[in-house]
Amino acid sequence: MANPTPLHHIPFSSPNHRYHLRHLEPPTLSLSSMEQFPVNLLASDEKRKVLNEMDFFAEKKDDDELKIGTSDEGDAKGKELDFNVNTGLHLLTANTSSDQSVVDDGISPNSEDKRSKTEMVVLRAEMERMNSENRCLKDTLNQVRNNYNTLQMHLLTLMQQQERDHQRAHDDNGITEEHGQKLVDDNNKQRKNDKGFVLPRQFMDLGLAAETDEASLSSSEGRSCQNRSRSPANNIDGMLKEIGREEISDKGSQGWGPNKVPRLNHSPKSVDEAAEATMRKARVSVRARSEAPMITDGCQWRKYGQKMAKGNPCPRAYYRCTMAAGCPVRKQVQRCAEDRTILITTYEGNHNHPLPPAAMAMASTTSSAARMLLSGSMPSADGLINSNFLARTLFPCSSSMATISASAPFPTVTLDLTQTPNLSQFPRSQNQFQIPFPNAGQSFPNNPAALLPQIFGQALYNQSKFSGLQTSQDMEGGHQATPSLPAAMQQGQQNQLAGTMNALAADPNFTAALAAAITSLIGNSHPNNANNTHTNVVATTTSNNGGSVSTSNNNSNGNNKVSSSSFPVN
DNA sequence: CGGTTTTGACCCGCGC
DNA sequence: GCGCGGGTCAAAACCG
Repeated sequence: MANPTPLHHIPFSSPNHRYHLRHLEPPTLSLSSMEQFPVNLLASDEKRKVLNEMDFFAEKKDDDELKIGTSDEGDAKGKELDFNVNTGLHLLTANTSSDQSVVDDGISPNSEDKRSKTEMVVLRAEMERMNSENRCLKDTLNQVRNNYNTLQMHLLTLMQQQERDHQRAHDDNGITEEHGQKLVDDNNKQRKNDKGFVLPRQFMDLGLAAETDEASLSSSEGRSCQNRSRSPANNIDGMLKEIGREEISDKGSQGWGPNKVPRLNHSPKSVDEAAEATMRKARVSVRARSEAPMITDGCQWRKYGQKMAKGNPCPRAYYRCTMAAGCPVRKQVQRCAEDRTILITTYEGNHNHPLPPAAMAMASTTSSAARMLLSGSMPSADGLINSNFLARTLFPCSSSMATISASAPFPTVTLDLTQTPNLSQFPRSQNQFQIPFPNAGQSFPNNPAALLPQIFGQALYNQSKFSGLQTSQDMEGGHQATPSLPAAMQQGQQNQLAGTMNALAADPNFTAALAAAITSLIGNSHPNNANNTHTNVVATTTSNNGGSVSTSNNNSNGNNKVSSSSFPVN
């Protein structure tokens, strides 16, 4: 006998059946989808009628079924059926309430009531359909995510293998092998590894997954800013646990270990390492005007100390990145003594973990800035040019000033974003690429500082235009302690940008030569940058000593816990 | 109860 | 060697 359920296909495949289906739908409800729609709007008489009609259409159903679902497998078919059932309800319910003919004009005294009921049912059906679609999308997303994770793990494994070989070449011990195991083995994560060599890991992409989670979470919670930054953090943390946090911890301790002595246990290597060590000392300081005690940079921070600094009545707070165990990134937050509305945030170190999209911009920017700074620290005219280049390229859309301080114990780049006439302009620009930065606008609509991440992101994006030079190396060493950048788009571009920046940084002369061209290109070549051409960024080089690049975003959140990397100030 | 903040103590580098 | 200042540690307090 024909199964009534398949009938629901009809409405979709053949508009002509619609009329009839309306009558048929009710039966469907009572017979096959009552579970989903406990509400039974039909009277017994109506049901009977419907049933009859249903039988009548059952034949058609069969026909349609043949057309549509004959080839379907059992399971697949079942799903489709369910789906259709819901939809069918939608169509049928239109007239369900009335056992009248479809032609019912609604003139009857009860028409209003019926209509409302009908609408309600329709809405429910629609909702159900949406849910169904949502489930499908979720499944797809999960699948994609799993695939991604699998690939990620595979990549890591390969990297580990490569590293192992490298280690062997340096007659190192076999600990790395252990790491390799860990990467693949989800269970053993806590094993201690004294000398674990840390491969630079790029989990930037995780941000995507993280973001999706964020989205779902944020929808249920008001404090989207915090949640957004948190959820990704959690994901990242989980990932790190699975992949071997010890490695990261080890690396992190290199720069910020309790002993303050960089532990470069693994083979002395390379210029890269030396550069990284230097990078750790380089700082990027960002001055932003903000009444809020915190700045959202997309990272999670934990305050580990506070001190009164000489010459400033405002205490200096010390924060440590807690998004991953052992993350070496730290930051200092202090209000400007002269103008307490100005928040000075100084970043130091590179993140050794994946960053949420919200934190990408800052991280990438500071990382690049640090590299640029360091590369430009050589005694020559290049220094000045590089500084200019740095400021102009990194923050083309802000009217900030970038300065390199010689007096600072560590080479420090200071980005002055306190003069932010462009901040308001930023979101407005039509041609400008709008980064859907989750934190800023929504959470701090009135706080220009909250837009900093967007600015950085924009700057980064601008940079990516030149990334013909892109190298995969950039984020390699981790993510500079910098706050955030928007979501999806951006991660890949950020990588490119980072690579570009690194490449440029590697060759000051080249940088100098490109500076002018790039500066102009930023605004002109990209449709999104049309408004950036007039950037007011000015860089002044007072010293060539490399420094740390720190960037900060002002958050209005006074809570450090705020995932979104709010920086509690004082 | 676990994570974060507070805060005094401690460590370290530097200049005298 | 001593003092100073910057930076960090870690126990206690706090908080959700």
